[in-house]
Amino acid sequence: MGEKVDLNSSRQIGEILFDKLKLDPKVRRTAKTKQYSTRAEILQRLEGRHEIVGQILHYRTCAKLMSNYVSELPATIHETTGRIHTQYNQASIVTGRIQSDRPNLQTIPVRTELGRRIRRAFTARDEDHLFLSADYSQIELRIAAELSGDAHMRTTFEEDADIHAATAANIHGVALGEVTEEMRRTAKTVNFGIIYGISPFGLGERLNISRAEAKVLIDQYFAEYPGIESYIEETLTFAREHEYVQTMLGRRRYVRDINARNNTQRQAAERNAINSRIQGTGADMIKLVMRTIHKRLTEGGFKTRMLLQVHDELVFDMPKAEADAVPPFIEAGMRTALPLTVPVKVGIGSGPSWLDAH
DNA sequence: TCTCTCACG
DNA sequence: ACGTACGTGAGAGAC
Repeated sequence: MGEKVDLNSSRQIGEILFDKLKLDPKVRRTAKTKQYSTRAEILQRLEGRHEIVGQILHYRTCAKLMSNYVSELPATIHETTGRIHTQYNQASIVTGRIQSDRPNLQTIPVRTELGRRIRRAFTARDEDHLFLSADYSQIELRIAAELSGDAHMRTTFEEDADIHAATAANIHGVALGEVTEEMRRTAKTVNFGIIYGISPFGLGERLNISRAEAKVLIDQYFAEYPGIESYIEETLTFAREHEYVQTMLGRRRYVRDINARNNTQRQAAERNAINSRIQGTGADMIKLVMRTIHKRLTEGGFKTRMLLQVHDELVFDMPKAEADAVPPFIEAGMRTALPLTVPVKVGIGSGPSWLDAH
C-alpha cells in the first residue's frame, strides 16, 4: 500500500502487479526488453485476482481515447474550412492498401461504447446532408474463397451463410443450429488466423488452448476447406520460385526472405506471402471502385462526395435529396468492382453521423 | 529514438 | 533453442 505509480508507465504497472502483488507466477515478458507484459489481453486473465487490474484496464481505455482522439482531433480542425482533413498515402503500404495520417482517420473508435461516442462526433455538414457508409462484408474471406477456388467456402458464401458460424459447424462437426457463441468465436479466430498464416502455437495462444488442440482445429479446417490448404501451398511454391507474390490484378509484393535459411525470417515471409495476395486484392478492388464512383458522382452532377476510405469501407457526404439515387449505384459499383465468381456483399447505410451510418 | 500499448481494417 | 497471425499510426515512457 501507499505505492506511487505512473499509470501511463507499463513498466511500473508490471512491477506493481508482478513483483509486489505477485499476481501471476507464470508472468510473461515482452520480446525486446524482457519487461513484464501488461497488455490488455494478459491483464484480462488476472482480473479476478485483484481489483486494481480492472481499474488499470479501465484507465488505459480512457487514457487512449483521451490522448489519441478527444485531445488530438479538435486541434486538427482546419481554420478556414472548419473540418478535419486527413492525408492519404498510397505508396507506403506493402500490400497496396492506402494509409491515413495527420490525423489518422482509419482508426476512429467503434468497438466499445465509449469509443462509439467519438465516432458519433463525426457528423454530416448540415441538416440537409447525411453520412453514407458502404462497407464490404467479409471481403478478405470471399477473396480467399475466390483465389483458392475452394468449393465448400464458395458454397457458404453462395448461400449467404454466416461464415464464422458455418465454419464453426464444419470444424466441430455439428449442425448450424447447434453452434454456440463460443464455437463461433473460435471459428472466427481460425478464419482470420488462416488467412494470416497462423501456426498451431499462435492459435493456441489466442484461444488459450494447447498447441495440440489448436493443431486439431487447423487440421479440421483444412479438411473442410481443402482448397485453402492448396492455396497456401501454391502461393508458397510460386513465392519460392519468384521471390514475390501477386494480387489478382498482378501487383507484386516481393518476399525476398521466402528462401531464407533463418527459420524465423523465412516463416515471417511465408505469412506475408499468404496474406498479401488476399489483403492486396481487396485493396486493388476498393481502389478501382473509388475511381469509378468518383467519376460517376462528378459526371452525373451529383453533390455527394467521397470523404473517407477505411480499407473495406467508403464514407460519403450526401445531400438528403440524393438519398434515393446515390446508394444503389455505390452498392452495385462496389459489388461488381472485380469480376469475382464468389458473391460479394456490401452493407450500406446513412444517418446524421458516421456512427449512425453503420 | 526505441519500446510498449492500443485504436482500426 | 527460438519464435510463433497480416497491415497500419500515434501517444507516452524510458533512455
